[in-house]
Amino acid sequence: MVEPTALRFRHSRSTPESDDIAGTRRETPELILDAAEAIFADSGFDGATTRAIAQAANVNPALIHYHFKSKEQLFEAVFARRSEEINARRRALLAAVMARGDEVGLEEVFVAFLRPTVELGRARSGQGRHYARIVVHVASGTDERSRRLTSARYDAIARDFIAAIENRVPGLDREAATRGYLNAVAIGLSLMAPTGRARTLSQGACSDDVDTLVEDAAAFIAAGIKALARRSADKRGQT
Amino acid sequence: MVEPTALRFRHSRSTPESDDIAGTRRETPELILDAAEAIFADSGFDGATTRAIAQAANVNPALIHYHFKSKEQLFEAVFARRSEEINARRRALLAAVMARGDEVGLEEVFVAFLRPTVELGRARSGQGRHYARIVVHVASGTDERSRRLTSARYDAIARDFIAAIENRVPGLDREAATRGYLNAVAIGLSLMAPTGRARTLSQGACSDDVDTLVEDAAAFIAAGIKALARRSADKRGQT
DNA sequence: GTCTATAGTTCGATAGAC
DNA sequence: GTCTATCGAACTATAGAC
Repeated sequence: MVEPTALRFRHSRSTPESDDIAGTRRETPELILDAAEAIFADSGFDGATTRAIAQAANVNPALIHYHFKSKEQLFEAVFARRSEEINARRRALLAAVMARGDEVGLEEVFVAFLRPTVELGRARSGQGRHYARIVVHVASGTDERSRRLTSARYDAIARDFIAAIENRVPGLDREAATRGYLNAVAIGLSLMAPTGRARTLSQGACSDDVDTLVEDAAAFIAAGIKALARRSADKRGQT
Repeated sequence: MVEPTALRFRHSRSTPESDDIAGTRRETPELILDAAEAIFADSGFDGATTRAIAQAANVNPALIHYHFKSKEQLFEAVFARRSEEINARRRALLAAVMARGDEVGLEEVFVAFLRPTVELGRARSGQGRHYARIVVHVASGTDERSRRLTSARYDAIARDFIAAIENRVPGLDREAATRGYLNAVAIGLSLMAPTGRARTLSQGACSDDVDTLVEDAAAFIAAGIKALARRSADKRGQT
């Protein structure tokens, strides 16, 4: 028993326009994307429901299917929107680093790689913060959807960064560069999602400052890759 | 429309005993745990259904609730069984490394940490291989269940390894040791789940050999931690 | 574009016979 | 300990009025 002719949704006449931001009413697809991003982040694809998303967006449940056809395609739209944003920032930062030539080291390459994601994931507020938990899920998943989305959105940027690594460490073989890159991805992902583990294990000794996180991680990864370079050089020397 | 009095389950008279292994009939709870491990790995907690698990176990659906009370408690049992096995192996390997005193380096600590999980995740066959994908999910999740299970099963071993790291790198501060450990976890997780990404990005140049994976990763991590040690020493020197 | 109403499944869980 | 039968609740998706 629902109260008759209840006007619960945003375009109903005379409802308070809580979706206005600075006088700009946002469009329904965008409202749905934002709500979906938060709900998918909290619950995962299977745990999330289109009903919960519609409720969070303050939108009629049927509009999700009108605008996005299916839950599956909604998820893909959520994933695509933010990953393109991140990779655009990464590309710009990487280009700036590479333009400066040999004066900057390998560390700076990983700062360019990590900063956009860590900033997004560690933001105090804002929509992007939710995406961090989604990408952690997708990037480490082995199901068909995860593999497809990861490949579609991150293969190109991966090749760019692997090339940059090889450029900064002359003679590095393809295997070491790839492994180094994948280790950077793994560390980056672990910094994005606030599992609270650093705080628990260090009893509060771990910094949450984005600059410190990024620079320490970049130094860690750069040193690791140089160790891989030495190992494969040694291996070649033995034969 | 089900065929009348179909004898579809394992304890029905005169069914072929395909669950016998070397003449030992395995118990129902164990059959359920094994099936659940595979299904949860493929589909995640929310994507898995108790019906699918029962079918894979060749067991009546009601028995899941009889033996494990709920889907939730079944998942926890699956997680606990294998994590205890892994951590027992890690503890034994770590003790052997530490007993050898200063003659072995930091790398060996991470070989002890990584080998049990990478071997499990990369096994050609066997049950354990499924657990790898489950732990990747749980360790990177931010939901209440993931945090609780990770803390319950991995806090103790984490403290042991952080202590070992501090033992091998004199003067290393707590923050660097914790970050180094968490980076080792991140890299270890990325090696456990076969996302196929190394093969894709390196066009087949990446080895799948467990020894190579473990030793390269251990060298990478050890070098990264030494870089963190230098950084915090520099920072202290500045003040 | 938005909404109501609902079809058509599928889910976790349990009662009660054996 | 095993099985049948089923409950009640939730789900995605759509048809059709406005």
